[in-house]
Formats: sequence, C-alpha cells, structure tokens
Amino acid sequence: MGPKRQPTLDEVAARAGVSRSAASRVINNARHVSQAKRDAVERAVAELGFVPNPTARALATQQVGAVVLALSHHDPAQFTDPFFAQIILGVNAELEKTDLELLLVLANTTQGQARLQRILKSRRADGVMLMALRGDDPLAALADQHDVPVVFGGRPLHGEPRWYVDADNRGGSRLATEHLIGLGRRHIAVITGQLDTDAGASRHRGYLDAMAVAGLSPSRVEHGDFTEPAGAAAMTRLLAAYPEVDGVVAGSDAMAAGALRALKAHGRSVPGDVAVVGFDDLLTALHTDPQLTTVHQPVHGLGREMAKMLLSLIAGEEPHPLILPTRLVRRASA
Amino acid sequence: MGPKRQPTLDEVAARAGVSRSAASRVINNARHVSQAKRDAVERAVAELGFVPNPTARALATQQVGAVVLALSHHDPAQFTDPFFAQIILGVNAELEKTDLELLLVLANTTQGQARLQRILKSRRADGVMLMALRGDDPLAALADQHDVPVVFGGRPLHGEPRWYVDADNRGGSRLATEHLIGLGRRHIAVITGQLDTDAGASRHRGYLDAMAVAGLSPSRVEHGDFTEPAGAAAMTRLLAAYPEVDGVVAGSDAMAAGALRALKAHGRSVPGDVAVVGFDDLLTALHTDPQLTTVHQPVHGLGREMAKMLLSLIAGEEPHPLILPTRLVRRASA
DNA sequence: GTAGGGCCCGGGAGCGCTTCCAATAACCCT
DNA sequence: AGGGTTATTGGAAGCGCTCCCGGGCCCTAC
Repeated sequence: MGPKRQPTLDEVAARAGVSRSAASRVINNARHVSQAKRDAVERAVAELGFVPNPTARALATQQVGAVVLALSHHDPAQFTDPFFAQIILGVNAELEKTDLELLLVLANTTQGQARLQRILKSRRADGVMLMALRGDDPLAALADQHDVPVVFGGRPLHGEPRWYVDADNRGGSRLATEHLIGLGRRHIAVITGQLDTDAGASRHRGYLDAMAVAGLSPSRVEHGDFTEPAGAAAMTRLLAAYPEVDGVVAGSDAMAAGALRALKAHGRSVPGDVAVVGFDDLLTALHTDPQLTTVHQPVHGLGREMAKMLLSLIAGEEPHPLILPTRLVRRASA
Repeated sequence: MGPKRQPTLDEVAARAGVSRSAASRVINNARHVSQAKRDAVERAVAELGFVPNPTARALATQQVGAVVLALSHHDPAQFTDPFFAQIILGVNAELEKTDLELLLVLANTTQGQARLQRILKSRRADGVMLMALRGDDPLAALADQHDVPVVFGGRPLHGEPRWYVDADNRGGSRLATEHLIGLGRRHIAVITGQLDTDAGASRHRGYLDAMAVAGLSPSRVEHGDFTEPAGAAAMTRLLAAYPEVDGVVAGSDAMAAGALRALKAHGRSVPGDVAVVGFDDLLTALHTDPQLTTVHQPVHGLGREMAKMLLSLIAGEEPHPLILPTRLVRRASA
C-alpha cells in the first residue's frame, strides 16, 4: 500500500488560489471561468494528482455513475456458457466509452434477487440491464417498482417490457428448420430449451412455423435446458422413440453439441444419417465434429445494444425496443 | 417506473419521534438506544420502507461497500473460457455473505487499465481482486501504489505479491506428466500456454520436472495460448515435427480438446496412439471424446479464496498467501 | 451618462448519512 | 446517602462535492 489520503477539491482550490466553486467548474469544464484560473486549477490538479471523489460527487448530483448487469440463470453450469461471457463483453465494450462502472449481480439465488432489489431501492445504480429471465421470474416486475431505468435482455415470458433487446429467435429457428426441409429431410425433431423461457418457447415456435408451412407433422419434441448434457440425453431419448429421425433442430449450440455426441455414441453419422443444426453460433460451434451448422445470433451485439439502450434512457431519451436479426450459418452438420 | 423519492433517515427519525442520531444507531444496531426507541424506529423503517442511501453512508464512513474483480485476459476469446465464469461464481458466492457489491472491470485494454487505476485512486472500491496477469502486466505494480488492499489470483511472472491465491500449477503438471510416464509413454510432448504467464510457465516447469526425474528427454514443446484452436494448431505442428509422439500434456483443457480434434483429423487414436492429459478440469473436459484425463484445479475455490482473503484484509487482518492443491482426474484420454 | 446585460467569481447551502461530544438520566456499591 | 459509573440522548460537525445566488465588472446601446 502506498500514499496517504487523496487531495480534496479544497486543497486544489487553495493551491490554485481560487474558490472551491471555481475549481469545481473547471473540473467539470463548465463555463464562467477565466482562462487564467482555469490554467491555475489545471496545474494544481496535475501537481496534486487530484481525482474527484466519486462518492461525494454521487451524493451531490444524485447520480451514482454505475449500472448493474443482472444475470438470472438457472444454475451455475448455465452461467458457464460462453453466451454470458459474450454478453458481458458486449456490455463492457459500450460502457468503456463512458465513465460508468459495471456492477455485476448474479440474481439466480433468492439472495441475489434480494440484493438486486436493495440496489434498486437504495439507488445504488443509475440503471439496470436484466438478462435471461426464467418465465416466472419475480424480477420481471422490477421495472415498474423503482425509479430506475431497466432494460431487458430477452423478453420475459409474459408481458412485454417497455424496453428490451432481443434476438429474432422465432425467425431464426424457422430458418434452421426450413434449411433441413430444403435438404430433403422429412423426419425432423426438435430439442428445445426450457419452454418457460421466451427464447426456448420462441425457438420452438419457429420450428413449428416451418413445419406447418411445409405441411410436415412436427414429428417429435424433446425438452432440454440449453446445456450439453441435456442435449445428449434428449438425443438419446429421441433415437429410442423415433429411430427414423433424419434431422434435428436444437435450441442451442450446446445442446446440438450434446446431440452430436449422442449420435456418435449410437453410431449415426452426421450429417449423413441425421442432420443437426444449432442455435447461437458461439465459438464452440466451430469446435464440434463436424462443425455445426447453426443460427447466428449477435450475442455480443445484444450486450452492446442493451448497454446503448440503457445509456440513452439514462440520458433521458426514449429508445425503442430492439429485435436483432438472426441468420443461418451453414457448416458441416447440416 | 414507480414511486418517487426514497425516504431519508430524517423522515424516519421524525416519524419515530427520535433524533436522527438515535435512528442511525438503531439502523446500524449500535448500542446506547433504549428498547422503546429501537422499536419505534424499526416500526417507522418498516412503514416507510426505508433503505439507507449507500452513497451517503459511504461518504460518511469512507467505506464504499464494493470491491472490484479485475480480469486481465489477453483477448476476448480467452474471456469466453468457462474458467473466468467459475472464478466469478466463486467470488460471488463469498461476496453474497456480505453486503459488498461486485464491480467487474475488464482490464485487458488500455482503457480498462486506466479505469482500474482511476477506481483505485478515487477509492471507488474497498479492495481489488486481480486475476490472470500477463507477465509484463503494468497492473502488477498496482498493489503498492494505492491505499487499497489488492489480492492477486495467480501470481504475476515477476515478484511475489504480498497477497495472492494460486493453484499448484507446477505440482499438478508434474502429476500429469508422471501419469503418462507411468502408462509407459516415452515420447511425451507438451503444449504450453503463454510462457509469459506464471500459470503457463509453471505448468511447463512441472512437465520438465517429471521428465527430468524419469530421465527422459523433454522431447518436444509447442506453444499455445490456452485456447482450443491454439491446441489444435500446436498438435498439428507436433505431429509433423515429431510423429512418434505417444503422449501429450496440455496446459489447459481447451488446448487438450483442440489437440484431440487435431489427432482425430490426422487419424490417430486416443489414447491408443497418443494419450493426452489436460489441465483445469472444467465441465468441457467431460464433453470431449474421449473424456479428458486432466489435472483438477479448484477454480471455483480459487475465486472464493480470493474473495475471502480480500474480505479479511478489509477487516484489517493479515492473511497469508494461499496455494490450492491440484490433483489428477483419470478419465478416458490417458 | 446611465440603464441594462453578459461574464466571472466566491459564499454558502445542501446531498443523506455517521459519529463525536457534552449533557442528562439511571444505576451500582459501600 | 453520596460519589462514581454506565446508559441514553440530541445537537452539531463533518465526509467531499455541486450548484444556486447575489455581487462585482466591463461593455454596449440608447
């Protein structure tokens, strides 16, 4: 540990021979300061190594200078998904342009949710980004209860929040399914994520859309939870219950990877016997064998747009909800 | 958005018919308050839904109520590694017991580093956990420059910080290598992480230790950067330069997974032709084919211990550096 | 020549909380 | 009963910053 106390604005003012108000003005480069004083203050700041105390500033301005990113995942294993890392990266990228700090809240436990509530009530942050709600999430009501802007990442299952950023899950999943159909597959099954999740439900719906349009019966559905093991388990069940399956659309890359693993274990070739397509297009989609054909969603962009939207809300603007496009990325698995 | 201003302590005091000092005392459940007043205040708090303003409190007590976790990774892809997620999870688990908030700082860019500096200078946090330094990291000197406790996760390459938590990288890697030797392998190569990283260098050294003890020549070394693609590339180079290779110790699970992929692409069987062992024992080690024999390091525990150490520093104690044990987990790849 | 109007400037009142302190009140012991 | 503790209590002084305001000053326009 090093030096002692940081200098205060008063000390800067004293050294520069001006009033504290004047010093404050040059710090915030406001008007009504002569060039002479401005220089004097700036010199003093440099000499003293002054950095304004954010706490004091926050108290005076009623602006904290921090926003929270709250992640509400189901369980630790899920948090481990690179998806969240990408979101964080995206949010951070946007925040780096400002001087807002990022408060991370893992709101999956009751503990965490209480913490988030407390943060909002006590105005410990200027805004909140809320990601990945479970369907029944009590957090969903949060936006209305406090005088703090809240941006949702993905939509809660019920009710449409005032501000959110989402990916076109339904459209993307439809694209994926249509691709399999175009490949001549006729026994196409789906492995869903949690259906009490908007992403899970919407992707499932996209699959149904495409099947209906093609006049195919939505052959078979197995449920997972977006994770690799769940994908493998679902695929195994699928193989047993519906051996003629020749196409699988999975609700996430991780589940698709699991499906690939199960298929290999059962001696089915991909895409020869069964074509599979994932959803997300995370880096891991490149590391499977064969490489995954998947629906790309701009995860990093999702994070960025959430941050942007929150920033504009904080600035007092009135942004519109945003749905980011998804697109099919053709690789080897389908 | 909902209700207006939060009530202040003065309003609580007024409603309870006591002085602000008294109210403050019961909020912080300090002594010297009669039971009667205590009850009155508590009732008022409940009725008004009062939550103390952390900013004001911070200003008065000179304690921010937040700590930062700074991650200094090389590039975005690296941050995506579940390793970091586990660290965050561990840190969070420990922090949940307190009412400290978690500030996340991605300190890989110059931007991020400057931000971290600013946070320290302006005392925007009560402590810092600093993770994953590159060897030359300017952040390493941070601990001495500010009057804020700093705990390192992993050691910087040069100099030993006063407080750190690390895993027994060298010992673990030695274990891994010895395992291959015990299996009868004699042409054992190593795929290292960045050597300008303590983890990278130490794991390399552990390999050299074991080889030396066994009287084997450290046949071949290829360098990677801890990521999957780097592992695949290194393995490919290895195969070309050293075709008789029959064992590989990789500096991370991700690189081991990459190696597996490359081996398969070149038609080598695992562990038949080549046995490979990873390092980390993240969930992904279970999802490779074959499942990865690897060195387990308690990543979640690493996060927890960092947080614990920081907490105890903040409490004014004098904790000791900590090196967490690693152990070999035998699975299918070796 | 003087009434405005702009620009500078410093004083001072907060922001919402903690905490020191001096003043009272309650209690103990011999 | 009296001296000495020990508990309460509210007043008031900050913590370090922002920002409103009123007072000077100088310049322009009539």
